[in-house]
Parts: sequence; C-alpha cells; structure tokens
Amino acid sequence: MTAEGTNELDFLSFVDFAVAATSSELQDVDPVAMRLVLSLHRVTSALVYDLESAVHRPRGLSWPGFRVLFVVWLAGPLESKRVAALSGMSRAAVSALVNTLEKAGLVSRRPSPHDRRAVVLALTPEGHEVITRDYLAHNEREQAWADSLTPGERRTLIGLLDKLMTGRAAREANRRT
Amino acid sequence: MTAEGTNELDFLSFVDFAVAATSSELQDVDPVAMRLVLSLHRVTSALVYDLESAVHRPRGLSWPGFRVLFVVWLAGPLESKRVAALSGMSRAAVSALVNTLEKAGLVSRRPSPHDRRAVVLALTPEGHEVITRDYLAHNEREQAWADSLTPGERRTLIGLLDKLMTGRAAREANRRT
DNA sequence: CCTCCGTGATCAAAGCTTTGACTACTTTGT
DNA sequence: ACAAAGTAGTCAAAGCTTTGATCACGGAGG
Repeated sequence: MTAEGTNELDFLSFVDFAVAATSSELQDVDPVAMRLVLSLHRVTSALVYDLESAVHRPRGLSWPGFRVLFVVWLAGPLESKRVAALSGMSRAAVSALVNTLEKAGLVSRRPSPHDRRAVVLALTPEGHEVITRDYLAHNEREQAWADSLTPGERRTLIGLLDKLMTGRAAREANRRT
Repeated sequence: MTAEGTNELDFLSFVDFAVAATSSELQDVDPVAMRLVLSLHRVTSALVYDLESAVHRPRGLSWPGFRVLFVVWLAGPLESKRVAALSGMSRAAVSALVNTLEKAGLVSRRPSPHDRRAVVLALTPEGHEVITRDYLAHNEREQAWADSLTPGERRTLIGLLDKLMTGRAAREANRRT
C-alpha cells in the first residue's frame, strides 16, 4: 500500500490517502472521526490562508490583527481581557498585538475608569476606517467561498458546525486562559 | 444596538452578535457567508487548541510537529518539498521544524539519490513509536468531538466540507509556495 | 484597617510562521 | 556543450504564539 501513487498526492487528496493508510497500520482508529477532523482543519487552513493573503496582507493587516480589530469594531470599546475572550486569543497575545496596532494608529489604550488594573481598547477613527473597508473586501471573499454551496447546504453546514461547537467535547475542551 | 448585553458574550455566542452588529453598520454584507466562515474558524480553532493542549503537548509534540510527523509516517520517506505540500506548510517552515524534530531524534534527513538538491525525510524508529502512540490518543479525542453528531450528520458534514474544498473559490485561492 | 488571595496586564524566553534572499543544483533551449 | 532559467533547501528578519513569571490593584475576612 505504501509509496504507490504517492506522487500525485496534494493537500486535498491527502485526506483519502491518510484514512486508508492509517487503517492498515492501526486498528481501533475511527476513520470517520479522522476524516471529519482532517477535512475541517484543511478547509479552514486553506480558507484562512486565502483570506489573509488575498484580503488582509495587501491592506497592511495580519490575520490576528484583523481579528482584534474586528472584535473591537463590533463589540466596541472593550477591556483587553474581553477582547482576548472574544477573539479566542490569550491575554498575552492581545497585549503584544495591541502594541503593533497602537503603533499603527488603529487602536487606542485607555485606563479603565472602574478598575485601575484594566485597559480599555477602542478603535481610532483611522482604525474604524481601516476595518470597515477591510471587512467589505473580506466579506466579498467569504461570499466567493460560500458560493460553492447551495443556500440549503450553507444552512445545513452552519447548523452542523453549531452543533459541534455546543456539543459535549467542545464544552469539556481545554480553553485558552 | 451596541454595548447591550455585551458582557455575557463569549467566544461561541460572539458569532450571533457579530452578524447582527455588522448588518447594522454595513449594507452589502452577506450574513450567511459571514456566519459560515466565522463558525468554521471558531470550531476549528477550538478543536485544534484542544487537540494540541490535551493530546500533543503533554507528549512532547507541538501541533506543527505532529503534522509533519503524521505526513512522514503515512506517506514517508518523502522529499522535504512534498512534506510541505502535504502538510500545508511552507518549505521554510518545514525546514525549521525538521531542525527541532531531528534534534529530538524523531526524523532523519538524507540526501536524495536522484537530486542532489533535495533532502529525503524519514521517521526514525523512535519517531515511528512516538507518532503511533500519539495518534492513537489523537484519534480518541477526535472521536469525542465526532460523537456530538449522529453518524448521518458526520457524513453530511464531511460531504459539505469536501464540496467547499473542491469548489471554485478553493481552486482560485492563493496557495502556499 | 489590613492581610490574603484572586485577577488584569505585561514581560521574557522559546518556538513556529511568514516573506524574501541566497546557494547549490537541475533542466531547457539554442 | 553551454548559457539561461527554474527549483530545492536553508537562512535571516520580523511578527505572532505559547507558558510562566512579575507587578499592580481589588475584594473579602478577620
């Protein structure tokens, strides 16, 4: 089974190959769970790489920078801690990232009026300008991806992802601190 | 609409909030495409973080290290370039990562017999030992996530992800070099 | 009041990522 | 045969991530 046609493999078709190859090496592996996770990871990687390289980098934002700006844009002046929770990053990562965004003049740091330990993050006018422009291009690219599915399929996929996200494994899962 | 109940938001429920908030700021945004991409990214992030922190780190592997080992295990011995293509990383990233894996005694580098520029990567016996043990634990955790869905839902989800992966946007998308 | 413990933000070290440059080699075309 | 163009791997700089300290502040009990 090994080394046969291994040369036509690519990032996409590797999923099929991997499921077959693993079953032959290991018993007790669930091929459906394997394929599910592998597909999820590969689609998402490809999607994020495409969005970052086609939309955000050309406009001067990194993918993490976009995520922070997006959260601050929508959920509005917000404590650093909450930005971390909503963007799915660690507090340390937000702190480091905001150094960059602050230097770029997109985000401002202010002390919180109610807690002198806390820092409130807000968009500067320029940051607001940047994220709205950027997000329009982002959403256009999102639509291009969504167009691969019918409207019904889109709803189904969103529903299944929600179910995964609220399921038992997700609740038990390790979370970022 | 802003700043109302913003305090009960978390990483999961932010999706709903974001879709509503964006529509009120921008017209011409497709809320379904937005929700699709946001859900995909959030589920996958949570899943990868859980797998890395619960399975791989405790066993001494990083997530990228696992990916390389996994590819070399299944498709291996393989040129460095092909490992990059199959694992979805850049050639430079593979090169840097293999430095670590080689020091750890898990992967070996050999010159290719047919092309003196190329390097062939293979698992050491210890690397084989590590990845088989590690992958068994990985797959157990994958099963825990897959258990949130019925068997039919799993098949449906895999099918929809495949369709996204082979659709037009994915084919046009920027790819790693 | 004031000690004790919890929490918010930041820093530090180590690792991985990216792009772009560079070297060594191979392939192509004349 | 040989120059030109392309390709494999690596390196370097800059950025982002993680965990684990550290420091400042807040809240509750004695």
